[in-house]
Amino acid sequence: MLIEIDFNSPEAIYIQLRNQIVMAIARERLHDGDSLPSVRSLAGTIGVNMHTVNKAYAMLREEGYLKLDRRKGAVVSVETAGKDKELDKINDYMQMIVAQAICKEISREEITRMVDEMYEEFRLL
Amino acid sequence: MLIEIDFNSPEAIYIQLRNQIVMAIARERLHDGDSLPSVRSLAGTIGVNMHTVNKAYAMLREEGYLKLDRRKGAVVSVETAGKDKELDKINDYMQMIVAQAICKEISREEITRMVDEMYEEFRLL
DNA sequence: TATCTGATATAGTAATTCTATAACAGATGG
DNA sequence: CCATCTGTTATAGAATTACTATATCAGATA
Repeated sequence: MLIEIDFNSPEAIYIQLRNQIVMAIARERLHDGDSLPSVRSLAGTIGVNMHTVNKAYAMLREEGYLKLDRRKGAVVSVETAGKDKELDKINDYMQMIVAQAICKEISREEITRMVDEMYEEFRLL
Repeated sequence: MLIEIDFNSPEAIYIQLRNQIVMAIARERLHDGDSLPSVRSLAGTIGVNMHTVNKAYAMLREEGYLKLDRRKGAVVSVETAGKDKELDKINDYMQMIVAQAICKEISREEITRMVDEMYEEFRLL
C-alpha cells in the first residue's frame, strides 16, 4: 500500500490520504477484508500526526469504504447499499465538470471517451 | 443573474460564487461580452464582503472566464485556447469520480448516461 | 467634479488543518 | 497477568485560510 503525500498541495493531507485509499480500492490493490496499517504506524510511515490519519479513516468509514475495529484495526469493507446517495454526490461533482467542459468547448464525446478510458485503466492496474 | 449562497455550506463562499458563474455561462444565461455586477454591488446584493466577490472574480479571470477592466467592470470572456490544460484538470477530477463509482459498483454506462443527460440539460436551460 | 470601476493594503475574527500529548477501553499474545 | 496493540476521545497550541471591515489609489465616466 504505497501512499504519497504532497505536503505543498493545497489539498488537505487527510483528503489526499482518503483519495489514495479510494483509488487503491478501485484499482483492486485493496480488496474487501484487507487490513490497512494502524493509524499510528501509517502516520509514522508518511510522517504526519496520528490524528491526520485517524481523520481520513473516520471519513472513509463514514463514506462506507472501511470498517474500524478495536481488535482488527481498519479493514476494507465497501458498502454498496446506498447507491442512490452516491449517485447524487457524483451528480453534483459531474455537473461542475460538464459545466467547465461546455464553457471550454470540450465535447460530450471527449468527456465520455475520457470516462471510458478511465474505466479501462482502473480495470487493468 | 441569480446567485444563491448557502452560508452553512462547507464550500467557501467565493468558490460557490465562482461555480455558479461558470454554470451560468455553460447554461448560456451569460454570454461573451456580458457585464457582471461590480464587486461592490454584487457583494451588497448577496450580503457578503467586497473582497469575497473580488476573490471569485480574480479566480475566474485566472481560469479564463472573465476579463476585468477598471472602466467596463467584469466582462464575460471565455478563453478556449488552453484546452489541454483544462483537459488535464478535468482528468484529475474525473479520476476521483470514476474511482468512487467503481468502488460503489456504478457502471461505466451509468456514468456516461449521466454525462449525456447533463450535456442535454445544459443545452436546454 | 462627483462617482463609478477594479486593485491593493492592513488588520481583526473565525474556522479549519495539523500537530502534540495524554489518557481510555477493549482485544491480543507472551 | 501484563505489556502491547487497536481505535476513540479530550485538550491545547500553531499555522493557514476564509471572511469581514476600512481605507486608499488610479483610471474611467457622466
